[in-house]
Amino acid sequence: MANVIMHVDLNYFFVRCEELKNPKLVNKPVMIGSLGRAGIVSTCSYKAREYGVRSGMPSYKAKELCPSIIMCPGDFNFYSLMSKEFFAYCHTYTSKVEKASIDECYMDITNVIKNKNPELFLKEFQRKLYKKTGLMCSIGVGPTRFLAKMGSDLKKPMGISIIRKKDIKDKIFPLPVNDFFGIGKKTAPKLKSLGVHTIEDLYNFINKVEGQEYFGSFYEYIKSALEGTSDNQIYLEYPDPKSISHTSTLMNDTDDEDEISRVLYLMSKDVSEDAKAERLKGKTIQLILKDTEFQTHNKSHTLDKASNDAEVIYKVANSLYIKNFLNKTFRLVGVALQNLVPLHESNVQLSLFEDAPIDKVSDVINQVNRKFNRKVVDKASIMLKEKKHVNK
DNA sequence: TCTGGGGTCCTAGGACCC
DNA sequence: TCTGGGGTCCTAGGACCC
Repeated sequence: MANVIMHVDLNYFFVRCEELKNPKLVNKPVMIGSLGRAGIVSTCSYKAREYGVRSGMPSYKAKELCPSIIMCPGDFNFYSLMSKEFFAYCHTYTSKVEKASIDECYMDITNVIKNKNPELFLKEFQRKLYKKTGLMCSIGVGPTRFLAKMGSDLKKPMGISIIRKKDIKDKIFPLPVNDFFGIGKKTAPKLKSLGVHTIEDLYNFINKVEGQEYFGSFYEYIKSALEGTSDNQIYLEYPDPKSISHTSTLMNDTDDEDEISRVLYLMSKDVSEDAKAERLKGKTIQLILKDTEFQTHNKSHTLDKASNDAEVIYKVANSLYIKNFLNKTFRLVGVALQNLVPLHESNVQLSLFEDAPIDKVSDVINQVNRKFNRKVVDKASIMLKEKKHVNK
């Protein structure tokens, strides 16, 4: 028997959490996001959507469209708690639950749904979730992950869509091509200029040589997705991260070397802390910059051996900056650690190469920083800057 | 309209080794 | 001295998703 995959998507999750904290917000235009220079709408309520507010939109634009909109800065500790309740609830049905993000998951309900009326079961799933947690969700069910995911997007809020193989033509083919998971705002216009407007057009396109050449390795995925034969597995193991990064949009665009170096130091510290918390080290350090035209520029350097030390990360990132981008103006700077290896693997190397002292020094700095928070980091970066000037 | 911050995956060229 | 082909790693950039 074919697998039955279910995709559960929590409706306007962050705002719903705010409503649960403060019921007065229900039915009001509410958004999560800040009003800073680079503030954007993270999520918004359905009332706000009536005014044209959308996620990803600059906050000031949301304010223009809906002057009475209520802005919440975001309470991620609370969201994370609610998310845990959601996943705990899903686990009362089956252990085959795959967390896809903070507010969505895939479940294999093949055995759960046996001998049951699917519609009634799914309604019950929604009703009980609402009763227990106050959260609302849309559900998609199908023989593959793709069809389940497409289904949960069809009706919101509290939608239920079952998409069997035979429903693909009726329910998926009429959708605009940009609704296909993996085709975004760059590819969609290109496809439209080739006469590909709907998912049906997409399917016809990839069945021509021209379409296969256009998509390269993505072709196989599109074909299997639209024929209902793509991936139908649930992945229980949470994969190790492939990279750890922190970026920050500056208060103002700047070409000031000291300012950029200072932020690079802070970002390096954040990356280092995250890597240590995950017990990972990385071999490749990447400098991330975004210029005033919104072009991103990356430079990376691979070390002989992995590190998660803030000073090492900072020194590499900063020297990449000095070497390549001095006197250029940027709006965002950041650092990423890539090529990650577990700590225990890099420990083997450590005994071979013996650079323990630098790790010990940074551990001490870390402990101090954890106690005294960011102010100390700022102090450390100032000290570092002074040292740099002396060295010049 | 004018665009955050965290990620993943893919491509493609060049270096280097065998 | 000029030369193949395969494999792997490094690097830069782009597209996409939540």
